[in-house]
Amino acid sequence: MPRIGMEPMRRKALIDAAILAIGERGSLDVTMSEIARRAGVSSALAHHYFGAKEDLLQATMRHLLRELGREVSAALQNSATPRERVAAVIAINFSDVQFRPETVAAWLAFYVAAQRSRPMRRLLRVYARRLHSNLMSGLRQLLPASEAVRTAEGIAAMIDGLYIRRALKEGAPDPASAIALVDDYLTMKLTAGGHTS
Amino acid sequence: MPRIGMEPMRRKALIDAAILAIGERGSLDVTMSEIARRAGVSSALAHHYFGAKEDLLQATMRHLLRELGREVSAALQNSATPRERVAAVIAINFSDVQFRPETVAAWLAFYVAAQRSRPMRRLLRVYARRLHSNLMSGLRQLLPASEAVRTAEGIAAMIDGLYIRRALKEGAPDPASAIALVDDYLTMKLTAGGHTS
DNA sequence: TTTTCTTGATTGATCCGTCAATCAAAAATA
DNA sequence: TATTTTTGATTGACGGATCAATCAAGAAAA
Repeated sequence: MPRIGMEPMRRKALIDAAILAIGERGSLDVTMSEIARRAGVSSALAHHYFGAKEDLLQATMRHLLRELGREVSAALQNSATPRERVAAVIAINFSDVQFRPETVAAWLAFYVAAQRSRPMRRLLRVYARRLHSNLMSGLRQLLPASEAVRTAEGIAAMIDGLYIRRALKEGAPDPASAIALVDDYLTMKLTAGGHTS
Repeated sequence: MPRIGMEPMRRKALIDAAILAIGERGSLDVTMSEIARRAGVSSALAHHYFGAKEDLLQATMRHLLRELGREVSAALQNSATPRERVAAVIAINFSDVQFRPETVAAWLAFYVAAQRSRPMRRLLRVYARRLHSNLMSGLRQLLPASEAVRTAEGIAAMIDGLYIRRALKEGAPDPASAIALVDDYLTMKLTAGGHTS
């Protein structure tokens, strides 16, 4: 049957299944069997392709990171002014793909798991650095250096906070109003002109 | 030795031990034995006093909520103006007690676990509602209604986001600069006067 | 003695990771 | 082309470890 390698397909199916399972359960303690079942294969096969469970989870994280990175890159190309670039980076974090409940729940679960897993912590740091530098690339030209850094931190914190609320699905902000909230912060920072005592 | 009932002491010791254990591990999947060991008793005794593990975890959450509530109440009494009240509510979330790494990590873990436990979700909603109404009690008098709500949401999101960053201990903001970041947001909101398009 | 407090031992369930075995396609060989 | 060999894909079953929860019984206090 394997005219071509099954491996890429299986890996993708398993990673997608992992996101789904983690997102639904809202935690990383889904069983390998559950993930494999969703992907339509046996748990043994999941181990065959990924090794330990931790490896599958890390691969899943990397997949999410890549997806996010791609979206950001695409959005940045359509942005001319610095201000547009900052707004684009913000908006991507609430895009249909990124702000899906399963994706958000998976991110939150990864944040928690990162406290015990050095590789996961490393991956999250990559994400944080990338977000920061993406924001700074626009902010640097709009604000004095120290205010730019501060604003990037504020924006990042707000985004993370809105993710938590989304994960809890209670006062769940819809993407549009979430973007508006962060954009509003940005606007104020820019009109204030960076002279906060 | 037990002149008085042991129960209150044991319960408190077990809850404290749970916070410590959860905080260190950064997740709720600490074993009952581990918690009991830290409290200096057997795991059977933990079950004797709390029933199931879930019950101990819920009691631990309620304990954290009560602690936070007490601190907020105390702070609000020393605050005269509406603006001071808002600032006090913000500051409490970054107080020495609340912003301890173990406490922060425990909160984050509870956020994740809440997705599977209805009682925990309920407790978190209590927390969110209380924070919102505490913020609103001051903001209502400083901003038009809709802007007040918006500002409360922004502040809450920022606080949660800063908690995540603290839990990851990476770009870990110290309490002072965390407060400054949120206060800065508040200041801008107030001086902007609530006429954002 | 009766009640409160405490534990060691045990059980039943869950789950990860491994292994031997199967099957079908492809490659090599005759 | 027909036959044999190799290889990738896949699984069921299982060992081993962990853990929540229970229970019966022992110490301590009232």
